[in-house]
Amino acid sequence: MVSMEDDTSEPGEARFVALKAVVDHLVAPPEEQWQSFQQLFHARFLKEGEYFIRVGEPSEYFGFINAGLVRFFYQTPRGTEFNKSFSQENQFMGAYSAFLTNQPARFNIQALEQTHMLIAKISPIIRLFNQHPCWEKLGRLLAEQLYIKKEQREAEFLLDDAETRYRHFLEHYPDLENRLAQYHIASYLGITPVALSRIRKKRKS
Amino acid sequence: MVSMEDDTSEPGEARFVALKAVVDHLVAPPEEQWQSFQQLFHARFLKEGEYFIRVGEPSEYFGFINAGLVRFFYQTPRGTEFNKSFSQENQFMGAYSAFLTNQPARFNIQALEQTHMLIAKISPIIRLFNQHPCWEKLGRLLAEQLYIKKEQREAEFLLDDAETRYRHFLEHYPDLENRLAQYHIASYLGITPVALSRIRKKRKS
DNA sequence: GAATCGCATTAAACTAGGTTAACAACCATG
DNA sequence: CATGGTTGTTAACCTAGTTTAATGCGATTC
Repeated sequence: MVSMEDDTSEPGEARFVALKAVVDHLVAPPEEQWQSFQQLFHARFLKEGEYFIRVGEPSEYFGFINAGLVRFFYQTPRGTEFNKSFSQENQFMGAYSAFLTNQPARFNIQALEQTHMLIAKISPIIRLFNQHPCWEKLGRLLAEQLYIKKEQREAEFLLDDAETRYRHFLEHYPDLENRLAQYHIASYLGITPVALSRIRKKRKS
Repeated sequence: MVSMEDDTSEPGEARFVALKAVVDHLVAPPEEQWQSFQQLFHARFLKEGEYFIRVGEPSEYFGFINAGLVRFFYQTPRGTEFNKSFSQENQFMGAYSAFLTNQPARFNIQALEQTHMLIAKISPIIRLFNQHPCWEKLGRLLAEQLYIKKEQREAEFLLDDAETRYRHFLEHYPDLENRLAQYHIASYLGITPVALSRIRKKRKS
């Protein structure tokens, strides 16, 4: 991963390498377009436990993770938390749907590890969409990816029991198993830590 | 709704009115672009119970519904069905994610009423994306809408019990309550008809 | 090295919803 | 009219997962 000690230095170097690689791979923007895109980003660092966005706040920024791990989670009125997803290195993240619908965020985003990001205001990014079709395409591809992931998850909730969902989680995110506390995994699966513990015990035998 | 008796007449009239209105509202294509878009569509009719796509088939076509109602549903290995969503008049429908991932469809699409549609092959539509940015934008907007809907549904499965999900369904789709059999609603909510019947009884008192 | 904190495990009692089956209401059809 | 097919309701029993609480245990802090 890119080293990120200094969050105030000028753009154009190490911290943009990963972002450029991802964007190039998706839409291959011409150089001058990349420049106007890159200009919109600046570095941001989150300590473990720190929030990127909280329920009820307007969704202004989104980000690209250079290093670290964040979780997205809902809260019930009684305070129970439900993890909705995780984002890690080389992934975009933000309350995109909240921005699109112009509503306050309905979930929190919180760093689970020290997290180094590049962030940008969403509205100037959206303005880029009209400036060159490659950005419109980037928007489309990201929305499609989000949709595919959600559809997958919907299928699992409808078709699979908790044990099967856990097995799929392990297959799909083998690295996350070790980076996440078990109660975070349980919450993602839609069950309690108690139930997950039972499932784990059953699987070992 | 548009009358649709004759499915073989030339394009350019009544049956394209609704589609044009929706597309104009979303992306306002220039006239010659609309022409090349419209050319890709032709009429298709589904009898009640007929399938638009089945699990395992490649996803070649998608459609726009002029009149009628279809359901999307998964099947468990043991044959139980789970409705994933419904589409009705003035909505697009198809196994879009299956097309994007180049995989066979993972769910069925079946008409619940006589359904009049305009359908087009997906691949020439995708080719249009590079021809004019308005189509890229249309793709983005539709993917965004799909995503927002799925995220909503994910939140409900995580946060709400079956009774609350039923209440939201009634608020959100008041018209569908009467057009759908109760076991289809139950299936959409992720519960059995028996459980839905219990909930309805409880609500009446 | 003792005390504390956060997390995983286990057990016991409980509950939402599933499963099965019987029955009633409502059609369509011959 | 009788008959059968389809849908909704109800009841009895079953099960996956919740809730609460106690126990253990490794990591930090004093």
